[in-house]
Amino acid sequence: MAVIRGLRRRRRAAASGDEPARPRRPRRRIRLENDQRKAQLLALGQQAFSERTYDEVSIDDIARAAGISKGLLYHYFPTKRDLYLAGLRATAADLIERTTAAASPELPPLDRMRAGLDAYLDHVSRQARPFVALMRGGIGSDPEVVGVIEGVRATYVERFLDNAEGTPLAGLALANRPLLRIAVRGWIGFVEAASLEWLSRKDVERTTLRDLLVDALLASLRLGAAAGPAPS
Amino acid sequence: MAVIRGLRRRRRAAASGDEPARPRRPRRRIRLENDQRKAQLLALGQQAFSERTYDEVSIDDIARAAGISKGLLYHYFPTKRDLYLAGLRATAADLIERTTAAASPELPPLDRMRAGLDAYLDHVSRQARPFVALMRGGIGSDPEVVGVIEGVRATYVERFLDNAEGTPLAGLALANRPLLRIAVRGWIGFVEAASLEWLSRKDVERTTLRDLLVDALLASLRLGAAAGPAPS
DNA sequence: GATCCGTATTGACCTGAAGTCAATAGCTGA
DNA sequence: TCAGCTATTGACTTCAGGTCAATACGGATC
Repeated sequence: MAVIRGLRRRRRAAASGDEPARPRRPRRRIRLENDQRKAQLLALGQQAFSERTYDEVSIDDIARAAGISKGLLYHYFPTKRDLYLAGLRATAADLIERTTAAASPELPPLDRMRAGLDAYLDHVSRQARPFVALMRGGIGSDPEVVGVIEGVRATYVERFLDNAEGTPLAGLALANRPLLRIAVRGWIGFVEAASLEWLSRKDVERTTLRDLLVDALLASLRLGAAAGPAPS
Repeated sequence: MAVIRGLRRRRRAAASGDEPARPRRPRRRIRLENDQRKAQLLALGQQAFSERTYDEVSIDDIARAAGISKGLLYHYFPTKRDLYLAGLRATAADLIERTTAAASPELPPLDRMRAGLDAYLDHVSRQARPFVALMRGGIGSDPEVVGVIEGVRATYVERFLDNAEGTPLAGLALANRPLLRIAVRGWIGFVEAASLEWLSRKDVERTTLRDLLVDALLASLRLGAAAGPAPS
């Protein structure tokens, strides 16, 4: 595009002397502190990526929204993916922090689970659009993006395995049993899928869903701890 | 436009006089029947997309692998996404067909579930790489890609709701209960997540995993049908 | 065997967005 | 007032997806 523009301008200037190549007063530059600018761009990126798909958002869009040149954006974030990842990481950290804060260790185990899941569903409700977009594929199979999401999941796997110590399942050497690990990991998938379904309809109370998720976790732990097949 | 084309050609000719503009005998064209060529490209696309990421695969790569020009590829598949989608649809149809064939209606309900899940896990094992890639994000939040995957899930939701009619849960007007729908949808997420975890370690027998999934389905149906919260 | 013709096939080209970099100008401190 | 640091610019490059008028293959016709 820029190449073509250049060509066009030269051609026009040569062919038709009617446009006097106006000196193009450059608009006044506005300098921001390094941190301010970075925070601004991060926020604008988060907003853009939560409203549109990764590749529907162009770097030029964000630069325009910030009132700066594309080159400056690349000064702060070396690639488009980095900008996306920075926003994703911030959101992930926020999610972990909120759920951690809610699930106080002083609560009885079941209440901890409930409180944690309430915080999770709360976050998911408020961030519905970007959450759905992310879970539906986000950016295409990028290793680092997958890494962030898997990191959140792994955090929860550990947390719920630990938390289970206070339940009737305590003392089972939980984390080392392969089947149990699969069951808990499966339950995380259950939570995400159930959340997406819930968001798409909202025809169930949040507390009802939360209780379903708690029950499903208890059932998963039970099934993962017992090795037996289903009764025929 | 014509002007630009002319410019480029002239510039090249003028700049590089060292290359004697070899007459470039065009390689012999090989004509294939319309259907043959399309099938070939589809197969090559499936292979490429199963080995590499969506945007790691370039159209030129596939065209080169087929020994044809890029233009021809676009004659058969209007966009890169279309080629990807065609392969995905074929795989999805294959999965549905295999699981449907395995889960014969003549089997008792629990055996049907087992057989269906066996077929599912079998497919997932053989297609491990592309399956993981797809579930980890595939192509970035493309509506049609999501549509194909959601279509498969919806098929299974209906199937297992139907199949449940033969179990102790029969006669509950299953499909219309929002919470039950969420529970079954959640279970699908459980299956996918558990399958991914299983594929990454393979430290559990397939039959063990299958039985876990069956038990999880039964538990999900039970929880989704009963509205009550967990006992505190 | 010559030639005609539908259509499979080509490759040069366009386009648009990501990413680069040398030059420029706003601010701060002396 | 001026110097210097660095935030900022925008023209440029690169690259992959996508277009299209021209071409040539191969079966049908004589």
